[in-house]
Amino acid sequence: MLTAFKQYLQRNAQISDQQFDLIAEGLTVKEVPKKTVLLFSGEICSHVFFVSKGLLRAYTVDGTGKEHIIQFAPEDWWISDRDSFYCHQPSIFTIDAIEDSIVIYLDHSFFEKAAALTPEFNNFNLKSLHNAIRYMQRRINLLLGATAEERYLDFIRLYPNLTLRIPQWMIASYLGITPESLSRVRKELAHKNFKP
Amino acid sequence: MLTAFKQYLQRNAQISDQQFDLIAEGLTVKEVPKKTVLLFSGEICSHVFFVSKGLLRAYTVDGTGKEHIIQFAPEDWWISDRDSFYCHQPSIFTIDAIEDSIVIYLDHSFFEKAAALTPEFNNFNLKSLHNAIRYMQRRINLLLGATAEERYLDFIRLYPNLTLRIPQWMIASYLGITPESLSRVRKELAHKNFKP
DNA sequence: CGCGTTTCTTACCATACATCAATGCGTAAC
DNA sequence: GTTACGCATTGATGTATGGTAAGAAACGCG
Repeated sequence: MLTAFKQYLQRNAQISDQQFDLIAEGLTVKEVPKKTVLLFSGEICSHVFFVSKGLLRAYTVDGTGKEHIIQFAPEDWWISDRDSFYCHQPSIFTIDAIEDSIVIYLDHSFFEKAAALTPEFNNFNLKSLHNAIRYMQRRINLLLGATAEERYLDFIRLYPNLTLRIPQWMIASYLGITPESLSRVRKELAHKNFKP
Repeated sequence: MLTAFKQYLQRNAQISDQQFDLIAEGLTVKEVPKKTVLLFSGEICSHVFFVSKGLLRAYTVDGTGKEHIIQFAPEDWWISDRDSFYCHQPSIFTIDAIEDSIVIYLDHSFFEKAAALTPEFNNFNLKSLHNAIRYMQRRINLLLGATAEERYLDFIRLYPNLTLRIPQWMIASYLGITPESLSRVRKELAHKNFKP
């Protein structure tokens, strides 16, 4: 069950087999069927989730009941409410499974242990955070100035393999538009004979 | 010139006087008059800037020539294009001074030295990154769902003391709306006798 | 398979915000 | 002091996207 996670760490954090065995001791791995909620908004988030297989999402619900998808997490991605996890605030996100998934639950003790055992892990962790920031800056930039069509095209470019796995209304929510608008955008693109 | 930075590190990273002296050796501090550009888009960003006094901003320019402000950085804030700094990509941001400012230029060697000399600095650095992420998630969430008025109110709540220092058209750019729209939003709020 | 539920599409109209243009105001330059 | 420029405001008009409602298609489940 842990092999995907092991390979991921070896590829990205230069962690040896022995190091991994030390770090991985006591980890929780769960099979989560589609629609399972891993974190309810309002809870304190006590885990960072690593997606070994499947697809998760994090979203907020605004005052009018509308969902806004903050992040998708397919295989080899992390997902969490870092605000809640690190600052022990009640979470504003809900995290659930879009597909049947296999998820590794990482708690604070894991990160402490990993940091203490291997300095490589620290560097890797820093790099991950920088990546998260890069990725969010790109998204903010798009939300500030790009049209619905531009945002959709950027999404396809960035996540070509997710486009088919995620229902359209979720993509619309991620882009900050309504499902109807996305449908119209797609029609327009088809009309200009755009090849996905 | 470095006292603001020193106090900041002592407050936030539990760094002692001696540790600071070690870390701070060789740092560059510059006075940057209003409108000075610290980083041109297209350049590789080789510094993280710490604002000791004054006010900086980072912005992108889109295809139609419009500016989109990504971040403001008043006293005691960091600003940089982290993508460019860490991944040695050409920067997509321009960083310039909104007010006459005093800025500390921190390069890679500073971060390496600081991390090696004091483990506290590492933790502090991690915490800073988490803060950046929190703050960006909040912004994404607003951009996804909130109206111009809601975004403006959130801005005022989050940066009460910046509202007066930043020209309105820049606030509009930060919120992702036109200066005209912001003017109308403010008029509306005044009409509902809103107290800023 | 058949039935219900969810998702996608399409049409019509509503609205928030953008765009364009004109005016006024304050500050800096000369 | 006068001129000039940047910034804020306001009004008229345009456009992208939202809201609602309906039907079609796809999916899930007994």
